Amino acid sequence: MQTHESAEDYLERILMLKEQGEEEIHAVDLALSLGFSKPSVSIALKKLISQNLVYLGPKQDIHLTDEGLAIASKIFERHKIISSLLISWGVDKDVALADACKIEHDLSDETFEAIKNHYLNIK
Amino acid sequence: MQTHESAEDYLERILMLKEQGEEEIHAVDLALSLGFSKPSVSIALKKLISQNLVYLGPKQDIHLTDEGLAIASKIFERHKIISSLLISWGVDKDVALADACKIEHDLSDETFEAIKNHYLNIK
DNA sequence: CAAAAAAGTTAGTCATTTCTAACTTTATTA
DNA sequence: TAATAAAGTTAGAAATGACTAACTTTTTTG
Repeated sequence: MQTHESAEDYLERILMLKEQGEEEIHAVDLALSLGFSKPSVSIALKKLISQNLVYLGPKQDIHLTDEGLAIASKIFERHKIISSLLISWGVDKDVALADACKIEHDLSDETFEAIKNHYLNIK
Repeated sequence: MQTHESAEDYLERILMLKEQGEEEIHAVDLALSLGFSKPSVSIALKKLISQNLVYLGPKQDIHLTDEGLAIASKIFERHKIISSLLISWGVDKDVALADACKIEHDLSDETFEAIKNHYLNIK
């Protein structure tokens, strides 16, 4: 399945919140964290659920399916490596994080692997 | 003025065709080169003209204004440097060019300058 | 010059992704 | 438990940027 940039952002953010130790993630948490309105999140979640990337628990708590987690992990890894590389080149942390957020969706696997190898070598 | 990704692609492509030695660039050349339909190009050009980024000569030949050229040059420079860096890391040329096309629009000036400095250092 | 080909435009459509306003449902708490 | 607050949904709109079908205009060419 082909996911769009927006879907990847939602999935990645769910994973980020989970790794930050949030017990239960609700739509309103995503809205706050992403800076989107509640209706936008509500509609996006409905789509993610229909695509089998996300499911809701008994308290409307948001969870990633295996497939959703695979996508979220891939994008989050890109996020971390790209931002780290930029920071190592002297880019301001906030700028690096913002730029990583944008380009992490666009890279081919081949290019990301090259970036990752380069980063692991210099590290 | 804030240009969108799509506008930057059109402007960059006009400059590319010009640098490839095209005598006169017409809407149909852009459509072919970008893989878009004629109506899409027609509408996009109308918008670029209204934004003073492009103007038409007496034969409907497309030209960049100073402002359009400034944007096109900036994006084209990013294109060339990003793709060169990726190629130097072993990414396939076609893949590198395609990925550069996507991320060249998204980077902050600060991040691009860091990438450029890195590339010029290793070169 | 007239027919045919090429170039360009108009009109209407679609997908994506966001928004606000107003509503319903669920949870908290006094 | 009843009132209030929080969470979530529905409905309708907007911007961006692509498309096809059908049309007009311009250019080429026999």
